[in-house]
Amino acid sequence: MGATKTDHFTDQQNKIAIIAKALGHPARIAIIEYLLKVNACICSDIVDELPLAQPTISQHLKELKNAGLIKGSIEGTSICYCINEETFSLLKEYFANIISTVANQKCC
Amino acid sequence: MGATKTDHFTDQQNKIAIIAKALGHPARIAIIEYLLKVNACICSDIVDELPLAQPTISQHLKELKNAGLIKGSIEGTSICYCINEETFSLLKEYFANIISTVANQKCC
DNA sequence: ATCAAATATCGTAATATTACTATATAACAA
DNA sequence: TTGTTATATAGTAATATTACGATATTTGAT
Repeated sequence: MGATKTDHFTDQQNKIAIIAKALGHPARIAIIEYLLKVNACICSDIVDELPLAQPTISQHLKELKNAGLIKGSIEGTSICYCINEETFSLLKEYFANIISTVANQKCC
Repeated sequence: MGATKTDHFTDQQNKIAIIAKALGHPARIAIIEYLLKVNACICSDIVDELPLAQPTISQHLKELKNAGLIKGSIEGTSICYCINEETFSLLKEYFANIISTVANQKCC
């Protein structure tokens, strides 16, 4: 075993899980926060910013991109990465929904 | 290699990553959604609800609890698990913040 | 054409996760 | 006590992730 049984869950559940998983690493959170900080969508001087090797950063960027959390567009030799607002909105909605549901519940 | 370099990131970054990671599995999303659905905080008839063995569910519950996403209190033979609103609020705030920051940015 | 800069990909070692079976523990009921 | 129910833990196989060095690839400059 060891493989996740994705086929037993709904598409929505898998989608949220994939996005959350992509955020489930401090380096990827740091990348997101860096992209936010530099306002303009600067590419990989992220390598200078984080204590990780270039191939590792590249791998993390790929996962963020696959999950739809960032977008990247070619800009000469470099690539301009930036936040994909849509996906973050989806997350915010999802959690807002959870909270408003919980608000009406009494438990433990 | 293989171990995450947590010590290079801020406490906040690690905390968000830990919470996100806990949500990064469809079974755990399904557990959260089930807890929301049953309103009252019913314990592990989750085992009947999901296509996973009891110890696997127990393991997933433990991770959700460690991340602070759910709370569990002993109720006789069983344990009453329920959503921990606080942590979800934290997430919602975090993403709301990201969105309002991105809203002012132009990129790619 | 040649070189440098920016990224991506390959291969791989170390470690973590997922899921299971078997077994333990804890609380209540008969 | 004995059994039953609910849950947790231990051990383990299969697989995934993380990180890196080495090596492509791609584009722009000289």
